[in-house]
Amino acid sequence: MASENFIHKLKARGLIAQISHEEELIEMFAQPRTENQSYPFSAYCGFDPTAPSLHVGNLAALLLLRRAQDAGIQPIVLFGGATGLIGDPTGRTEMRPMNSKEQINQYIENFSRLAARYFRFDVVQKPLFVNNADWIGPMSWLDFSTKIGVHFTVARLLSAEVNKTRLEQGGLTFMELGYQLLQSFDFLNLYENHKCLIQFGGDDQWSNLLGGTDLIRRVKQGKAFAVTTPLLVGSDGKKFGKTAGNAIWLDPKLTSPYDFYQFFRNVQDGDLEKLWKVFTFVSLEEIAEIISTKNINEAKEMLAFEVTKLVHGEEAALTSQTTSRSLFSGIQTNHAGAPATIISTEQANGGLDILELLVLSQLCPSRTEAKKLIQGGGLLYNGEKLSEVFYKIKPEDFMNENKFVLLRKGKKHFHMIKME
RNA sequence: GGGGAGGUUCCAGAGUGGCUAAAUGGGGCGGACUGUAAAUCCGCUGGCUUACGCCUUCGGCAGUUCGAAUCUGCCCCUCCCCA
Repeated sequence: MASENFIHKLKARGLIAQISHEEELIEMFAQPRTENQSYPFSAYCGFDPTAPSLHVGNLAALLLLRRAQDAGIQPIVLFGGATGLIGDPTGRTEMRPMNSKEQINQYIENFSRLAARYFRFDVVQKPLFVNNADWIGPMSWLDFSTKIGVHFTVARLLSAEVNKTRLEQGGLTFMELGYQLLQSFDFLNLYENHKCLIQFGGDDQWSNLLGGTDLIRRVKQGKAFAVTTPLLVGSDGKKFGKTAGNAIWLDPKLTSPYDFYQFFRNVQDGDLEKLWKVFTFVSLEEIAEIISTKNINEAKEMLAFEVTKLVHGEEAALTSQTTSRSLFSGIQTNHAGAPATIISTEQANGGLDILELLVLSQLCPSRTEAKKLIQGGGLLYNGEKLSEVFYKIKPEDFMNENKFVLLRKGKKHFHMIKME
């Protein structure tokens, strides 16, 4: 049945941008599986440890690997211990700052911890976590040049989309130009050692993926496929997954479950259906049902709950949802998941000034900005607009039933101040 | 290695001795309108200072000058042309 084909399913869900050798790939999925429902090959996606945590963009890729696992393919999560050192030049106007190896290994440790929850370990096609430093590291320059380098022409590398920006903006280094070779080598290596035939990646990675696909087909006369997913951009064309310049991280220490929930709660109308398809495992029929029958805000709330549950667990999702409803309704007082700052009793009694408090709570980066916020009428203090720039907090402010002061910056940023 | 053009605030990009914390646009933040959406309109957008004002910033360092992002020297980096 055509609709049962994994590739057709992905396409129907809007998860595919480009596929190399499409018919051949579809044909491969049409082959009968083994009795334990797995296919005799694996698929991988790489993640470069250039930040302390994985982010929502990576989540889409991880979920795609999980979809592959559910379809009977062993998923391989590759961490770029070597490539992360170099930095992918794709879309970059400047070279990435280079991190130390120690730093990168620490990132990888965190990445593995974060990524593990998205896979099943009780099936034959268990996920595999690998680090490309393991095979790139020991390779000599001479070996690399003669085995991999010979298969790439400079003209092609230069014309590749991934190098365009850096080439035009200037300063593209030899190191960065070689990135694609390393990524191709990764694919070849996984092909040889783990029967990996498919590489997933974002659509901006297309030429990097093709590099590996071509390499395998050329030196091994083997089958290899590149599959890219549409880039996640908001319907306003802005990069998805950034709020105020900060990425939405999967690590709860960097982005709290509440903030994570809020991110999905606040998506634009036009993105809603797409996000349901990309970030949940809910069936297309159910999604269609939700979109057509639910109020749009209800559908957003459900999406936020669903994704938060996937990433942080049901309990955190529930807390986030309750907190969100409570804060925005203004009538309930169940704010458990809201960000909070604890101040000492002396500070509370000693008339700590509001500017200091805004900085302490990290609602404002400086006293000057805090002042501007108040002057602009953007601060609510316990629900009341505060216009007194030099207001000093009073112990009575904490004397309500909840024993905390609720700060609200603008429309959406809440923060609790508690006394120790 | 030689010649030419450049490096400005989060980004792009003006400024070319005092009127410059530095035009304009983007982004961000706040306000109005709304649905915790989008679009639109308005305000703000280095820091400290309850004011006067002070401090830090225009690749780096050292100078010239009452005064420099603006002039000079050296250094670092990038782009283009030649080798």
